[in-house]
Amino acid sequence: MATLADVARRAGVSPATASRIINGSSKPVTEALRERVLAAVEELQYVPNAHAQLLARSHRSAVGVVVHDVSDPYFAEITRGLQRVATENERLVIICNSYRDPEKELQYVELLRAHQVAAIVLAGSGYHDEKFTETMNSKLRAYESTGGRAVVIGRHDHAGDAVVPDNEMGGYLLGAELYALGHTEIGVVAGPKLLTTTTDRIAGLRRAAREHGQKLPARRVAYGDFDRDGGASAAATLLDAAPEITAIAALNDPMAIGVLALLRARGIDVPGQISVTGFDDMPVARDVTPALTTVRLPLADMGARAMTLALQEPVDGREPRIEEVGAELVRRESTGPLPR
Amino acid sequence: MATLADVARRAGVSPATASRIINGSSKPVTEALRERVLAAVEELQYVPNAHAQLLARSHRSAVGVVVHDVSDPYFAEITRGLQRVATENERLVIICNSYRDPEKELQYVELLRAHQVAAIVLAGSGYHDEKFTETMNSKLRAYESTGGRAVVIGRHDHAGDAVVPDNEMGGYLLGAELYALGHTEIGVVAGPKLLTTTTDRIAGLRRAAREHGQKLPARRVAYGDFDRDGGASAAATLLDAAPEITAIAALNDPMAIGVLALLRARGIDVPGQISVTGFDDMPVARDVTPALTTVRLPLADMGARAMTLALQEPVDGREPRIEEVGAELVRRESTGPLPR
DNA sequence: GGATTACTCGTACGCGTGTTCGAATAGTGG
DNA sequence: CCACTATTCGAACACGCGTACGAGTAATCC
Repeated sequence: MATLADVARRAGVSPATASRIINGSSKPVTEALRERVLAAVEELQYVPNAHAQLLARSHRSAVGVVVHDVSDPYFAEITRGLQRVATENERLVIICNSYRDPEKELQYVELLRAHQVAAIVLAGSGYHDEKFTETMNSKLRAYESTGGRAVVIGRHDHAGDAVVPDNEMGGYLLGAELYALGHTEIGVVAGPKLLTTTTDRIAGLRRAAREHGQKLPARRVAYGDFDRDGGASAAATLLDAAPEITAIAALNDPMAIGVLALLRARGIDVPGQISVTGFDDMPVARDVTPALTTVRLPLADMGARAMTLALQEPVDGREPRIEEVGAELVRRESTGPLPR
Repeated sequence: MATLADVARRAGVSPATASRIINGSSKPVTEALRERVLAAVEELQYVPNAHAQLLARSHRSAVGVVVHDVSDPYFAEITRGLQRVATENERLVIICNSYRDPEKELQYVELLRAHQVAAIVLAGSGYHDEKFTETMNSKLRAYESTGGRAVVIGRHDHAGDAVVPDNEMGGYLLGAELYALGHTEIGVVAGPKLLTTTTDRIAGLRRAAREHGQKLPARRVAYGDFDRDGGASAAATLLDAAPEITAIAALNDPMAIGVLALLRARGIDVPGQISVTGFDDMPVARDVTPALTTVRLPLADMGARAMTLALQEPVDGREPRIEEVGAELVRRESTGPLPR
């Protein structure tokens, strides 16, 4: 691998001069030397060693992002927003998938810190795990105390900057819609119990239930993975355990699509016999049949705002900035009035 | 930021000893010292500087990946496979989105090289751009000549290791299916003209046409972006230019979904009046209505195989390894016999 | 008891680059 | 022709860490 010294030798100059030319330093350099050096760079296909550069000028440029799974459309959308702002600021983004493994999440934070990233963005739900939360918090604090910036998306347990979607309100909107349509026996197809996203969304559904004089017994909540297959199997469980239900609220869109697939397989009409709702308003939600009634979260925008926060200079003693992001009901064809 | 020297000072040992303990060196260290050092690490929340580490032991660990857009399900799926194998080998993956900008693609290759990655995986279609291809090739050669590993997914212009999906065969399968159903006037909703993926898939369709004594005039090919909206607008163009068509072959699933949306909006029944096919068999293809007839590419598997190739030690003088990946027709409800 | 060995630990250097500081050269005015 | 300044360039060091080598000490054997 060609090194700066190689380039300098070949151009017959000192490494210092070569460095100045390559990095466009403010120091002046003669045109003749500049050409010689650039020619040498081209011939040797020289690329400066980024590690040596970052070591030399302790200048943090990259930004780290930890998501559950970037191939999950939910995180893909958030990542899109993160990337956009990062690119605008000429930052490289390092993406790490935790696959919802808290242990791996901690490891990645250390790894990103080791890579001297300027900021760390943690995207995804929090965990109901006191010990993990504590450990993660202390790691982020330590990172911030050395000048790093930490921003979380959608978890409320970190006492720093955050972009928080109103999951509770989203759940409430869906619940209110279903109760308004006359449904009283509502089933929930939920994501992993351990995630705060799951419990927050259920909490919203419960609040809607209370306001309409209804209840949401645990028997009518089935848990599964936050994907299509998880939705299908949870729906199967739910139909067996509570066959009286006339509506199913799935806690994200992929799960809702799984629910639709299962109902179709069982010959149950949607929304004729059972209404179905999703959550997040993924692009797909428009294209399934029936098109999903769901709640929209501005995911790409959330990512963009998180990255914007992350790239702002830290201000000592400033209150942590918390950006609340609203949820918005999107009515489509998968919900209908209570069948008689 | 705490440094190794800080830890050593606090533990009352030399930096060398601290390094040995932290990295689990084979050299023996007394238990008492080990505890003192680990305690210091904990107290100072010390994380070794990855750049300094990588500079010191010129050991390349990370792997770089350049895709068009990771939030595109096509690349999300490939990335999933890449990540899986990388994680199994304890490698960090750096993902870069080129957004189909050749210039950015070159920049990212340099950036990854600068970061001393052990391998670079270029995923995505090639471009019909002689100059770009040449430049990229010389960059990859230079990288490989210094011990780096380069693997491309789906472009045939790089003379190195590659995982190549049989796009031409996929196009052929779809064309053969449509002609077998009796269609003769087939329209194509194609991706960007500049991409080899687009032209390869069209080539397959053309071969099928020839074998059935038909032609595929340029008038019946509409180009657009490789996404839902591109599909919808290309379909609109196509319907205006060639209203006689009874089948539309979209060159990827998102475009096909856009086609379906447009046909639905215009009240045209699928497959009653017009048959539609997709390409790639994204998970969504099952869930739209009607479910898409398409061609399956084992995307995650392609990613996994590419990463496996990338992590293999380079062998001098070995023939470049080219893994061909087959395409498989998936019949669903969006295609039917020619309406009379 | 002395010498040899085994075992630990510390000192010093190299990784590739950015940057400071001083030296050398050219240029200009008197 | 000399002196002074402006302008460039190079030598040397710092960045944080891994590690070869050597020094120091305790243990063992004769």
